[in-house]
Amino acid sequence: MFALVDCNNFYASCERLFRPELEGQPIVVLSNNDGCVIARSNEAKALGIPMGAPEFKYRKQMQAQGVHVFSSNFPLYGDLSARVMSVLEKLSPDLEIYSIDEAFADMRGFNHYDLYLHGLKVRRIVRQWTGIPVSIGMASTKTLSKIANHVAKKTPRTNGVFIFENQTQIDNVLKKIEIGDVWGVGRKWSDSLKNNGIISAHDLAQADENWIRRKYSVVMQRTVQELKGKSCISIEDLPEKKQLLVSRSFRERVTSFQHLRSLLMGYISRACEKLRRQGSVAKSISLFIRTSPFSEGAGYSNSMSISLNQYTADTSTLIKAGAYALERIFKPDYEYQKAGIMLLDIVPDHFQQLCLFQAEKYNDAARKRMKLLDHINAKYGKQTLRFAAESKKRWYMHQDHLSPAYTTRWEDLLVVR
DNA sequence: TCTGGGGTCCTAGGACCC
DNA sequence: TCTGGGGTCCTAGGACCC
Repeated sequence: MFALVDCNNFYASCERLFRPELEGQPIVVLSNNDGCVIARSNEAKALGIPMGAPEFKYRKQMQAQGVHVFSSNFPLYGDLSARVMSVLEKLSPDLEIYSIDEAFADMRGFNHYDLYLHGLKVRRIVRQWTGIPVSIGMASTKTLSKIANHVAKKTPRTNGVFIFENQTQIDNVLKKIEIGDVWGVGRKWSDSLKNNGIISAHDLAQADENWIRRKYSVVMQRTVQELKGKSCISIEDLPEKKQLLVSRSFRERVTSFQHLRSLLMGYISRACEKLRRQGSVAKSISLFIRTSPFSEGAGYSNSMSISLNQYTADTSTLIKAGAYALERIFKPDYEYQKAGIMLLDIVPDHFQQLCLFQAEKYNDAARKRMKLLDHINAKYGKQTLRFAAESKKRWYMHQDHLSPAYTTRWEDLLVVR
């Protein structure tokens, strides 16, 4: 038995937690740059604001309807997520944190429990200890537990906990679930499946597995098996990250090479900090730049990867490689809208394969420099010490509706009177 | 004027090997 | 006129997730 615990409208709930007067009010949270809607409270959903809606297209409507708009505040969401997960870890021993607002739990060993009552208890404790409302779905496979969770969210009389008990019940629910709402079926596949007469989750569960495998992939075949109740996807330990991406859309279009370069070098610096914090090293870097896909006329998009001859977490080495790549792919006279860098071929520092002609891991002096750099920036604030190649402001973003970092900055702590 | 950021997995096809 | 069979490794691109 698997349980899926999912926070309800997570980002919106986080914002509401510190603004209790917004209980029952419509709330939306915007993506970086205040670009589009990435989270909505139930009230906002009811007003017909779609997921992914560009902010500028809905500004008037949202103002007229009194929607409370927030810029995304990831330090806040990350911290509250960690609190929720730590409570869940106490309640369910085998937990897989699947995303910022979801976790799967292996419920084997809970056979002598009343699972429904246990679910209610977990829900109550998480709410009481963190203030975040969650829903819980349970079933014999991960894919079905996703669907059970959906039922728990949509059906008030479940009290936020729903468990698939028998096949008749599963069949009845699957018939009502649209194919596109099944975990693992995105828009492309959903369109294609519909053309082949597969409309509901139940249709997919009945489909011929071999045909699915041939026409789509082994991934979709697994989804079919999971819908039938045969578990193919197990609880996983948190795997090491294999790639690390830092990218941003720009607030204003960037045209100059110097400017683009200084921004990208800042991204590299940021990525290297993350890499060192997780105790890893990387051996290749990829860099991309592009114009807006929405603007008319000829656009330009290009990327380049560079392989290093040894693993490293040294910012200056990677900045050099990144700068080289940018010189190759930069074309003048374009208005760049987005750029980013990716570190690839990442392994734990203690696990790296050395080069035949290289006696030791990456340069001792560089290692010490990075340690010092991280130490100073941790103590005196971000970018106290930075590379000359990176811009002082790493990215300039629109964040016109940002809430305080209530739980991660001393200055933003709530004051109780 | 304005449309996010950060990931994973699988497959096809090319380059290469004997 | 006729040109094998069996493999590995890597990369780009496409699908998916939240």
